Amino acid sequence: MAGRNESNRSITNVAALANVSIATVSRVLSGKRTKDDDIARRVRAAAEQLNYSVNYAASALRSTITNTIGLVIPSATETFSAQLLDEIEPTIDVDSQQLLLGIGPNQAAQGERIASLVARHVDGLIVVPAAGADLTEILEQYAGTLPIVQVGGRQRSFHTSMVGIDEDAAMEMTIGHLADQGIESVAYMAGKEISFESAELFAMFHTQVRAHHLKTQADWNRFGERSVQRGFDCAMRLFSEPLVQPEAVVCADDTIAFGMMVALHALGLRVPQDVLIVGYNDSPIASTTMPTLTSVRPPFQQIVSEALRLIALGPEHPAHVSLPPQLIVRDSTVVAR
Amino acid sequence: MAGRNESNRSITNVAALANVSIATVSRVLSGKRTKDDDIARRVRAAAEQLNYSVNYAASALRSTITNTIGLVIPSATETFSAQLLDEIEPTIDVDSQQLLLGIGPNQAAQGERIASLVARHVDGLIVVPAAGADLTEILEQYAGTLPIVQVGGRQRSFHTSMVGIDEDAAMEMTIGHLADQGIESVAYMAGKEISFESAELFAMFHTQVRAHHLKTQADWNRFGERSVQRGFDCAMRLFSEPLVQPEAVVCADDTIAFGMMVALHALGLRVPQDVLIVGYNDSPIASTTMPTLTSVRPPFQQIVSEALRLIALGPEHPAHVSLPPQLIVRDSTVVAR
DNA sequence: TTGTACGCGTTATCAT
DNA sequence: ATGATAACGCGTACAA
Repeated sequence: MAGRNESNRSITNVAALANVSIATVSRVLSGKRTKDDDIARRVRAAAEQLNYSVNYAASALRSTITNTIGLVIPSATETFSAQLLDEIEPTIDVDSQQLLLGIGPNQAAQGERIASLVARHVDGLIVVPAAGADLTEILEQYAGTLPIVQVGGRQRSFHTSMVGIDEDAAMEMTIGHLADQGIESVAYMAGKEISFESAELFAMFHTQVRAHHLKTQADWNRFGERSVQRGFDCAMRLFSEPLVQPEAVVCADDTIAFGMMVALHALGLRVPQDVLIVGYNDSPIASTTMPTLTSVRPPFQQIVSEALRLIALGPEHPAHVSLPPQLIVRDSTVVAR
Repeated sequence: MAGRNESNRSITNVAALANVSIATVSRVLSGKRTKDDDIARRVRAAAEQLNYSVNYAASALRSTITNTIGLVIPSATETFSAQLLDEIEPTIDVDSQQLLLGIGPNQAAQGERIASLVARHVDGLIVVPAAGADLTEILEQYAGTLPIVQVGGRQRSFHTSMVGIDEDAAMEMTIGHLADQGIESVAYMAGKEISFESAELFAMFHTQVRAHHLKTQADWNRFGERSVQRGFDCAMRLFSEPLVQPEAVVCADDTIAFGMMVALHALGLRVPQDVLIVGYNDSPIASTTMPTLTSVRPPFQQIVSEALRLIALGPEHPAHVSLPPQLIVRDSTVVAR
């Protein structure tokens, strides 16, 4: 009671209490000592008794391992990043690592965050690029120093790792599922034209439509932004006049799909009896629309475990991984027979 | 080229290049030296030339200031936490501080995250308690060691700071706005009954209803969960039979409001012509519903700056702050005249 | 005001 | 396998 109240908290005290050297304590607690003999138990008991936990600053200073993972996302209100966050944090934490978060809505801001995190000597860096951001140059700058994993996006560097979604598989599942429902024509609401990703997906859509002997029309399928308003407007354009109309619509985002459903409802068309709708991202709204929305769910869990595996591998062995998503079938594509 | 490639990165090299001692470099770069003479400029130039940045581990080890803020939230997919994240990260970053994120969906998980962050010696801790979690005991354990700010929630400890929303003001603005629109009766869809918060809000609702000479009925107002389904069900119950119906409904969450709007649309009732709807949280869906939803917006910016201010004050002076929210008026409560 | 020298708590190295 | 000791990079008390 007379002494300081925090002086317990050093490895020296644990060593003294366990009657071993500080080196042994360090080795036991960091798992660099295989045996589980009396000494090991004594050390662990002493550590627990003193409520000791390593000083990460000191540890990092000596070993250059900080037990931190850096994550850079464009925004937490974007559902993909939010779901990734919820998946990644508990996974990291069991390893007694910690998550250092950077948020940057555009290329410049993301570059700053990346630089900050690198300066912090994070053990690995996971980056979800903002829409339209090209981080290749920035990332390559650090690629030799620490393992970097880019999640999604398009730019590919052979010096950084990349974990993406197998969009080919996604499109195949989606169109295949619609064909199974007996529809014969389908439209596609693509993302923004400037993005190379959108163009690639657009091509995949047509490939799959042909493969399943479905019909589509050039004037049905447009590029545009991922918003409710856009979906609403497109549905109004497509379905308000008595032209030839698609029996199903695939959307590049759940928000677009949601907007379409609102418009269809207003027009007196029923989902899925009159039109089938598929979304993308399996955001929280997908299960709350009425009817509930069939959507492509990114494989968050696999993305996270792959990213962490690649980081554990170190910066010397960058790899590019494509993971198949899951099609969550809900009411918007299932017609009762 | 023959030497190591990272040996630039120490204060010693900067000192050598600027022809001063490491102590001077330290003082200049940490701002503990007021003058801006030739020496200061030489040091800064040298630091920039070598692309030097302090080693936070070494700095933390020496000074016990880690330049990190810990944040614990229940989930990133919850809109309140997500919006808080988007607001807090850029604010922290300008101070060259970093955000250490912990996610815990319940009391036990949050306790673990808090302990981890404290072990990391974060300079301050901001906690958004999970629904129903009582973190008082856990937080008080560390309250003497570091500044802690609880955001929202109910438990109050005089050893930790607290930043909350002035719900009284929120309810006053909401009911006042509805009264201004000329309505005479209003219903309230409260949160879960077990939460003391919900009960308090329920009471405030009645106080404000009386203050504005409006009518309400006991069987209109129910406690329940914050979900789309709940809103849908309640609207069906309230409006499908030809009973006396409220002219406006105040909801404890945007999701409830959204569910109600879907149900009202299905019943052929128009918002706002037949029923006025107000939500809470100003989540992203509020601006995408049709019509757009009037909603109470938590003062994220003030919450963040208050929390950081209280952290800067240190653990000795805990304070409890209540901040007035903003009523974002949209189409769901504005009747054209 | 500036420089010297020590110590923060840990891990790595080198004997034993 | 274990113990003694150096070294990691920085901030600051102290001397100049």
